[in-house]
Amino acid sequence: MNPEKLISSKLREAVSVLYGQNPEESMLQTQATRKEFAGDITIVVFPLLKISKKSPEETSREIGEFLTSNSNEIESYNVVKGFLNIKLSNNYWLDIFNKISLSNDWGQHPSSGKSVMVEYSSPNTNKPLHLGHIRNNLLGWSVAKLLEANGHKVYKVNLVNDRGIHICKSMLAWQKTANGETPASSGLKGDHLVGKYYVIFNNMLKEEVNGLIASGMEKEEAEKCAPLMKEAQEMLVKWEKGDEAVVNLWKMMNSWVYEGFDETYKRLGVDFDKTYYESQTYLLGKALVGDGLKKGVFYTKENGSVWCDLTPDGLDEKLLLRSDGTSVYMTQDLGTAHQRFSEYSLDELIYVVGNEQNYHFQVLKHILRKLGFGWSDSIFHLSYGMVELPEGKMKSREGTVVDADDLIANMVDTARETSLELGKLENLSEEEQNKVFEMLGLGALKYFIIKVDPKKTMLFDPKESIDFNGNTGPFIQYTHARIKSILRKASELNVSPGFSGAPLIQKEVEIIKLLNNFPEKVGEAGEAHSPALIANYAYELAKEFNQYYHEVSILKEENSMARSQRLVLIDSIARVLSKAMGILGITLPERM
RNA sequence: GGUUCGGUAGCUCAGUUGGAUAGAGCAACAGCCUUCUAAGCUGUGGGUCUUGGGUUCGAAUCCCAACCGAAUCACCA
Repeated sequence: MNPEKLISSKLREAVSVLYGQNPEESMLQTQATRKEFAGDITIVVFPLLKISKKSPEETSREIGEFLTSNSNEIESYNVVKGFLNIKLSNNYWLDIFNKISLSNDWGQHPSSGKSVMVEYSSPNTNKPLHLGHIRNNLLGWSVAKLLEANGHKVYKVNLVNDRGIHICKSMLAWQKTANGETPASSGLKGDHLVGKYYVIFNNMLKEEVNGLIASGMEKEEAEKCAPLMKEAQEMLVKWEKGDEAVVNLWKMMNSWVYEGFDETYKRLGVDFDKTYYESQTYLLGKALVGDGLKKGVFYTKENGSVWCDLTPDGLDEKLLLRSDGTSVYMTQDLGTAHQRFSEYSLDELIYVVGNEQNYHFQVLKHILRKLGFGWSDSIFHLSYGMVELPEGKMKSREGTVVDADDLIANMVDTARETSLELGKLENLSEEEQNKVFEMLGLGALKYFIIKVDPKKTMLFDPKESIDFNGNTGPFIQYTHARIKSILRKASELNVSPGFSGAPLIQKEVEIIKLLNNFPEKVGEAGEAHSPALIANYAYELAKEFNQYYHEVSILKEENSMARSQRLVLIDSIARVLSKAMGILGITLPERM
């Protein structure tokens, strides 16, 4: 039984026996005892004073006495001001330790019967992925893992924005300047190649616009009627009409991008159960608009455009159909949400999308509710903050965008250099070494990004790069490798792990408490949709191990019972670390 | 102006339903490798938790106001 719950129920009993009154739930306050005090669980007695009508110290003593003499799990108590610290017995912790060590997937919750869909990544197909996408992908993937650990059935989906003016821009520039260049002919990754032409388009456009401004035109006007811009718009119209040449070019260039994306996704370790393409979903939602008009939820303006009035909800009016009858982003999202809830029986639909779209999702939920969909409250926008550079936001125009592939490659290189400097992995083959470098580089990157609370804007300094010491992925990976190394040596020495019931030292109790908290932590993190909680938990556990490692000998311990039991303990630590890091998508090496 | 979110050590970040003396890492300084891996451990210094009120036994945490910062409020996506 969870120690806090145990103490809480014992406390209820104590209060009713001692003071003849049943306390309210809110009066029974327990918490983990702070490290600087002796004890395991602390009862806050202040709320009980109304019932006891005695001083905090006196009340604490009475309850403490009652508890120690009436339950064998409780060994002793001490009182500090209004805090009653309870120490649980060695056997109690041994029981818990045993249960953890016997579980083969500690932290995994049983099936909840619920299904959740997580939409994440959602890239545009006109340029390669950058640091912002990395945050999105890592968050999305690990939230999905986290929900799985909570026993939910999870569908990971991607909604690719494969149509629109931005793609036509790349296409047009390619047509004009590429001389048939392909990923194969240039050796460039497909998404980078297409991105290159997007940049070329913008440069050409800029020149045109500057020319027009020089000849006396206003800037805004020039941007609108620059011939290149017109040409791109014409191309979009042709695409919508299904013009064969344009559609073929579009297909070809998009296929290059997908090859590029797949490579990046694979290296990042993220994947999807289903990919939606906007070219196939952008017309969804029009039918819903019709329904809304019938129900009087929407209204039509003189020019024929359709709107939803959200001013009573403190928001603005929202456009749903243009005057020419075409749909907008919101229309599509209404449609896709409706489609998903019809196709799957979802208990929750999570959108991992940057905080620049907070307003969009607020509106989306409002409109769905107005349309009478009960599931509108089951939509959750997992909003995350931007990644900023020391000089401010990333701006593609100023070339300050941190490219995803470059960053990953850099991290892996740094991992290689650092490892070689430290003289690690010398006994491994080159192939095995490379595997570990990959694990470490990505581990550092992933941990760095995931450990930060999603909703906060985070800072990334490329010069200082990402650390490999301290509260980092590699530190946890190192801890795991260390444990595995001990276990390997133990087996070479024919020392086998075994639960022996040997007395626990303080540090061991602390570790067992942490391990015991893991499933609860997983639940908490799941509810908060925050893998960051798991990251910080894993760090704490790894740190505890490292302290333990320096405090006691494991293989050199002479008492064989204690020795075998310590092996069980560190093995449990390794397994929990592995489970926790698995949720974050970080693999742990056997050696490093 | 409206809406949403943030403000904690020099820097990057934790901080459970309100609890005891607010914690890590980096950076700085001082120790620890003949030992199960030093990507580690130990110690020192570093704080008006943006500010001002309120709620109460008790506030970084809850409420109100102000200040600073971010995002957003398109017939873009």
